[in-house]
Amino acid sequence: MKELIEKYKERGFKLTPQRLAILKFLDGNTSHPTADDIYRQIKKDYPTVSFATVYNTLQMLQKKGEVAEITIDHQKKHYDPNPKPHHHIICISCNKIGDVFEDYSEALRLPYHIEEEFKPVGSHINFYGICRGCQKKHKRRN
Amino acid sequence: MKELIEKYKERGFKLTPQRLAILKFLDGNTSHPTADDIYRQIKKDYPTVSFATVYNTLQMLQKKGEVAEITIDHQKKHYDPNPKPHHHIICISCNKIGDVFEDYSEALRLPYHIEEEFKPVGSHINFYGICRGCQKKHKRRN
DNA sequence: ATTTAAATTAGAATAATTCTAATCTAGTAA
DNA sequence: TTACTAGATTAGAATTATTCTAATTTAAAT
Ligand SMILES: [Mn+2]
Ligand SMILES: [Mn+2]
Ligand SMILES: [Zn+2]
Ligand SMILES: [Zn+2]
Repeated sequence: MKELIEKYKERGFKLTPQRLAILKFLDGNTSHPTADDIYRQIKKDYPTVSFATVYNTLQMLQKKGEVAEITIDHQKKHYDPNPKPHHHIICISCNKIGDVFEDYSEALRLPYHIEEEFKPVGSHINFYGICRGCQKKHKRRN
Repeated sequence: MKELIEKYKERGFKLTPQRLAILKFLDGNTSHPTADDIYRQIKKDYPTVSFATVYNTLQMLQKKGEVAEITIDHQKKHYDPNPKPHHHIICISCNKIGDVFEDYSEALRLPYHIEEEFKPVGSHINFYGICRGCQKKHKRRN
């Protein structure tokens, strides 16, 4: 967090209250918020904040590698404030997202004919499942 | 293909020329078209076809498990006419999509604390890479 | 205090997808 | 063949996420 602020200043970016609020919200946040989630949170303290600011800040942070977009929902983008490579598990019922910090890279060898066509640079796994809460809900219905 | 048409009729769905054209376009298609790709193709033969028809048909086919949505592009949905479970590799430069028919499920064991929270039902891997064409382009630039 | 490049803002623009309500038609049965 | 009708198609409007724009404000350097 502090380092992030320092990095900011070093690189000649202005540290505005809105940005600071966004940084604070994201720092250590293990949820996977959408732009709208962030917007609504920041709006509590800065009622005039605009979506443009949220999107601009997210784009900057993305370029700096501090947050990552995750590709799980076609409706809206989700952002991951944890830039360390990891995977995700999504509840197919309520869309709850969990982190999976497990390195599968050794096991994910590509078939030879694919490696001829693509030079691999990384991978990301989406696990699907049903979360505790939703399992209970389903049981109750029966 | 024929089976698909039969299945259609059996289930009491009408087989319209537009739907048939969409089915034909998708049959054996190893690309991963968007609704717009399909729309433009069908429009060649049926100039009055509407987006609603394309989306409706895709939704039906999805419900029947004949096509799958793939989650790789936040801009637009891509559809996969091959419903057999498989993974994908995406060129980070031109977004070309390739199929990866390799079963990694044995290797993808989830950590215990995740299995406590989620009952797993499946997984999908996005590999990222740089395709032949894009590798060449990059070299040329240097 | 002044300056100014960068950031913020409200609101417009864009683009993918879904919805709506009127019209049409595939398939059935007289 | 003809008539019927549930379901399909259509044009265009609505919705929604994201990006763009141009005017205004501000952080931070001087
Ligand atoms: Mn995560
Ligand atoms: Mn595929
Ligand atoms: Zn759930
Ligand atoms: Zn490429």
